[in-house]
Amino acid sequence: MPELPEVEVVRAGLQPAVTGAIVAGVEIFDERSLRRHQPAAGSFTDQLSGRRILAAVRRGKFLWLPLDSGRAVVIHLGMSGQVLLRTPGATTDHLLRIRLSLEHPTHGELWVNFVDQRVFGSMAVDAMAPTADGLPGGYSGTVEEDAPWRDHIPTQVAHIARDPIDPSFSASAFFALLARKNTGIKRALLDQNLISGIGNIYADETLFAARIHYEQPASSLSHAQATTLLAAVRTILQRALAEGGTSFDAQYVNVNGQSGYFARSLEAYGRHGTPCSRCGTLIVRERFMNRGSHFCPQCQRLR
DNA sequence: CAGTTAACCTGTCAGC
DNA sequence: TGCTGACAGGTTAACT
Repeated sequence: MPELPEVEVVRAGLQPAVTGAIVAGVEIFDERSLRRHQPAAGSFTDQLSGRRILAAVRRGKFLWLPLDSGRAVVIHLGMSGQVLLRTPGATTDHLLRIRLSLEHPTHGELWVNFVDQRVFGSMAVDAMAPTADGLPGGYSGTVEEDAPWRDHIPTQVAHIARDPIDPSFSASAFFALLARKNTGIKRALLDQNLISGIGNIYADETLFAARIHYEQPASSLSHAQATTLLAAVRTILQRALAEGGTSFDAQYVNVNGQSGYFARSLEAYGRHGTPCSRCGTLIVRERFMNRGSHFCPQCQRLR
């Protein structure tokens, strides 16, 4: 489940189940899902076995579980990853790549199944480093202030920008980056080094809301346009999160395998050939960055 | 250097 | 009923 709202749905579902639990077992069914694990400090299984999970944290589309070893399990869902909580003994999920068996002091035994059709996602145990700004590494719900992992971030996530619903996100810094980007605004929105958490669906939705053409040069946006766009990003991500994320099929589900409801609220993504809700002009789909870009040719003019 | 493209993968669905 | 090609919500290495 790829974009910020879908990943946050997973994080929120994981947090109460895994916080305080001990990793009692690790089963690897497909080594490719460990592509991002650097074995120099030890194998994935060795780094994880017997460790206690302290929290569930997210920045953009990256998720991590800090461990009592000072390291963290980093999870990225890629295009098709799922994290499913199962009762031990449950029937094997199709396309299961990795399974963690947890022992929780009060909830008992639990399976955390990492399922991933396309294997673009991954799990890895990674070192933590202090954040560059000394602020919290990501969102972890309501957690004690002095936890040592709080102002740290996994090294493989350090280059990812803060996301727009992070209280520490700097709008002025983001506007300054946009102002010197010589590329289209959609490319900039999808660049996780500028702003994280936005993918193809929410890029199209927010540009539609802000009435900006996807190829409009990022540096050409007025301050007012950039402000409108960021406000749209925040509003739409929050609404999608409140509705449990966007699901077109059983691929994008929460930790219990349930779909979200935001798909019915989409105004542009996947709506090509249907009338724009504002002006009635047919929504167009164009090929862009090897994917689809959906927009209203009347409301979103290139200028 | 910044910007853009290719590669990594499997499953599903439309069209023949 | 196959077969083929298009398509899918992301990231990063390697191009230009």
